[in-house]
Amino acid sequence: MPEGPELHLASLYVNKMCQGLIFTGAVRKSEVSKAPDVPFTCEAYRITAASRGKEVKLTLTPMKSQGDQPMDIVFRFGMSGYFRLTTEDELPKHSHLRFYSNEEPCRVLSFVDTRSFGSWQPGGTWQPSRGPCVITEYKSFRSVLMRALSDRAFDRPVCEVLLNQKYFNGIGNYLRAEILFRLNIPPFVCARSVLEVLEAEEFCENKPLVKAETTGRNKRVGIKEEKGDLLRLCHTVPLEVVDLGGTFYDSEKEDYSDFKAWLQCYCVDGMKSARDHNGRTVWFKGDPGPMAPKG
DNA sequence: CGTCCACGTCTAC
DNA sequence: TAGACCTGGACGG
Repeated sequence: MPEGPELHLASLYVNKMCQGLIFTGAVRKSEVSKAPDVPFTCEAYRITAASRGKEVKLTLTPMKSQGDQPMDIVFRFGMSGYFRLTTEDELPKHSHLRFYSNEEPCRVLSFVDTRSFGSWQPGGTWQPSRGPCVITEYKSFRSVLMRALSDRAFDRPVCEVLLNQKYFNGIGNYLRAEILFRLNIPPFVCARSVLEVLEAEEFCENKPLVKAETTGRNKRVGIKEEKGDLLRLCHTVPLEVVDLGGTFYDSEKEDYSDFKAWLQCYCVDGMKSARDHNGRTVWFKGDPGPMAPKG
């Protein structure tokens, strides 16, 4: 379930399902998992979650201070991770890390990961190499990026830079396609050329279009401004997915028709696709742009 | 049966 | 810039 929206929905799911639940005992790992053990045991503790880009942090909080320390665990979801609360006899296949409630019979919060590309770090903090979250830290996402445009990272095609988690924490393969499609930006144009014309500060919501039109010299005029620019869409497009409440990549919802209907470009009939320089399929419409790989 | 493809990182040559 | 890391679904013979 793994782009920013799914990770964010996962944190909402954990907070909703674990509200009022009391967990107990040890955190248990599946036999097959190669990820680290989680050295946490407590008579009674609560679980809360937060997301940042493509990471989720669980916080385990002991209910009485009897020497037990709280613990954070930071998860990345790889291609197939998700959280699920079930009874003990309905544990999902590939449940690799488990937290047990004190109910009788107990319920179990599982980190499920079919392909095992996901990971967790006990006592972990947000990965320092990842930038601010496009969903929950929009302002700092935007300012960090606008101040970094001399970085050689922006010499690359915009479709590839959108997957660089140092600057676009939370954007993944379907989001990059949907975002570029909305603005009609060819995927293989140089990222810097798209970004350097943008404004450092957010303006769309406050400034009326009329003003931009009357001043004439303003390059922020026109239809683009109604929708927002590339950076704003890196925030609003993922938020649309959060509002849908689920995707193919989200275990909670079994009806994906809303998400299917929401996709305008990614895996859509009639759209083009190509391999980027990292071997990932990029979906787009029209001109691929000048930096497209040959062949 | 087989081959290809998938929402993402990682590290090694 | 490859591969490695994994499972499983779709589709072809």
